[in-house]
Amino acid sequence: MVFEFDNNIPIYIQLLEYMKIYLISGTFKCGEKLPSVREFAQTFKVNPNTMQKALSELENMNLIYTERTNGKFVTKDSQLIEKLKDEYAITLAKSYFQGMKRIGLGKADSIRYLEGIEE
Amino acid sequence: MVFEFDNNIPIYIQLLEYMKIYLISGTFKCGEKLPSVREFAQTFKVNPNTMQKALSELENMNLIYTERTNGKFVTKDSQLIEKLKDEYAITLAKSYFQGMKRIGLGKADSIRYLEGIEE
DNA sequence: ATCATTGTATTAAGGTATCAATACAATGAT
DNA sequence: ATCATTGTATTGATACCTTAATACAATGAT
Repeated sequence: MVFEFDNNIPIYIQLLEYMKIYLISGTFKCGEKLPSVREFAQTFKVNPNTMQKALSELENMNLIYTERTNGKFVTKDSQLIEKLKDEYAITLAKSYFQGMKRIGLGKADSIRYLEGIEE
Repeated sequence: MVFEFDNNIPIYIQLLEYMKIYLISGTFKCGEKLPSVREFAQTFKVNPNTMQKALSELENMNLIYTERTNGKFVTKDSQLIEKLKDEYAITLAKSYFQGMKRIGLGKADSIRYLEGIEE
């Protein structure tokens, strides 16, 4: 698997996004042990410090927690994950509407426009 | 008018986006003279150098052109602007689909989801 | 001729992101 | 006891973004 990063956005922010999607999509499930910081860093081909920064942010949001010397785990709070998923979808939808509005398209037009776009 | 910038993305990139939308929405029309670099900088409350950087990028894309000592102007090529608008909308749509796909939603579901979201 | 305005260039400073290279503490396995 | 693995912290180097403060050249208006 090859991960691509946008040079205009800090890598740790983009790692955070990748991790959120892992949690939302259930790649790592509630309570499950995560790969180590070093392992993640290898997977994403980034420096361990950068990976750690992303994981720290994730922990600040209570989405994961740490057992020192043992590893990091996904939160056991499934509602938190569910909430994350909802927010993610809503943010996507709103930013789509907002973007289209900027060029003069309202909700109905914006939805209709999607029909003609391949997924 | 207050402009907001996301600290995680270079300001000149965000200025570029604002400018593109101005061109797409017709705030500044084909061939029209633009405000000066310094004036734009004041409007956006950024340093003239940063503003200039954004405008240079815009010029690299042939969306604007410069008459030295006179000012900068929107390209007279209306097809370029039209193309910009198309690309902008397509990018928005695709990134919406892509985002939803990441959490397991296909095209039909993604479109249906939008119905319940306020614009 | 003089002046304001235009785009453009330069230098210095500060902040942040990133990576590299280490180091340390705590735990479990051997 | 020893070792590997875990998270965590530190230091240094490099690069980029941003701002500030100037400066210069060319044009049009006065």
